[in-house]
Amino acid sequence: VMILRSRFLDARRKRRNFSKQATEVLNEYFYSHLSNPYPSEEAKEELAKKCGITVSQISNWFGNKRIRYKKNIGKAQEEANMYAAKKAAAVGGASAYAMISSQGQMI
Amino acid sequence: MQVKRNLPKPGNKSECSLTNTGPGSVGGAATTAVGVGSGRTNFTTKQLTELEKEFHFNKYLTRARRIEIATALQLNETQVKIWFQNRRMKQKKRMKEGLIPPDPVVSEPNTPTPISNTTAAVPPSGVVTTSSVPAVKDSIQ
DNA sequence: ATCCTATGATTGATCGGCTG
DNA sequence: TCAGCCGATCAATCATAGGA
Repeated sequence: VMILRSRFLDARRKRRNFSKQATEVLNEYFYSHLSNPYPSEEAKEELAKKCGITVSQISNWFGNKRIRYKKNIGKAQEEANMYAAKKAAAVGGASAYAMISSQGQMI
Repeated sequence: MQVKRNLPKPGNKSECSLTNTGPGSVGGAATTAVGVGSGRTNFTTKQLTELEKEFHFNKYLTRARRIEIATALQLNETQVKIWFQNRRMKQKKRMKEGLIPPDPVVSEPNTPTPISNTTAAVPPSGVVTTSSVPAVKDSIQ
C-alpha cells in the first residue's frame, strides 16, 4: 500500500527495446552457450559493440534471459534452442565461432 | 538463502548452470508486511532517504556508525552493510557508463549526522516528502 | 482505448574469492 | 582466523513497449 513509495523516482525507466538484430545476436550467443551462458567481460564488450548497447545492458539481458529461460524449459525455449543451433550450424562464417566456443567445456 | 549457483566464472562444468530454485524457504526477518519473512526487504522511503544521505557523506561505514544507523532506521547491521555495498557498486557502475561526476569528496569521513530521530518509523520527518510530482531530481537519463 | 504478454532496469540479498 | 569488500549473479518486481 504505502509501499507505493519511491516508484515515482523510477522515472529513469524509460525503456526502449533493443533492435531485432541486437536481440538476434544475443539469442544466438545465449543458445549456443547454453551449457554456460555467462559471457566473460571481454565477450560482453564485444557483444555490446556488436549490438550497439552498453555492457551493463548486456549483463541485464543475460541476467534476465537466464532466469526467464529457467522459468520455462520445455517450452518455446527448446524451440529457440534448436533455432539457434541450426542457425549456428548454417552459416559457417559469422556463427562459426559460436559453435566452437559452445563446445568449449566438457564434463 | 537460495542462490547456490555453481561457479559460473571459474571453469564451470556441464549442465545448464541455471538449474536451481532451491526450496530453501529461509526464515528471513523482513518487514515486508507480507506474511512470513520475505527474502527481500522493502525499505521505506525514509530509510532509503537516510541511507542515501549518509552515503553522500561517507561511502564507507565504521562498525559504530553502522550500528547507529541500523538502530535509528530499524534495520539489521547486515542490511545496512549490504545496502552500502550495493550502493557503492551502483555508483561505480554509473560512473563507468553514465556520467555522475566523481564524488566531491567530503573532507573528513566523520561528523555523524544526527540521524534525525531515534525510533524512526512514524514521524513525518520533512525530508524530501513527495514533492508532489515530477520532481525529476537525478540527472542522467 | 483495453488487456495481456514480452522485456529492460532496478535492487535487496547470496555466492565465491581476496584481503588486511 | 575472520569480517568487510568487490564483482557477478540471482530473484522478485516495476514500468513500459508491443501486439491482439
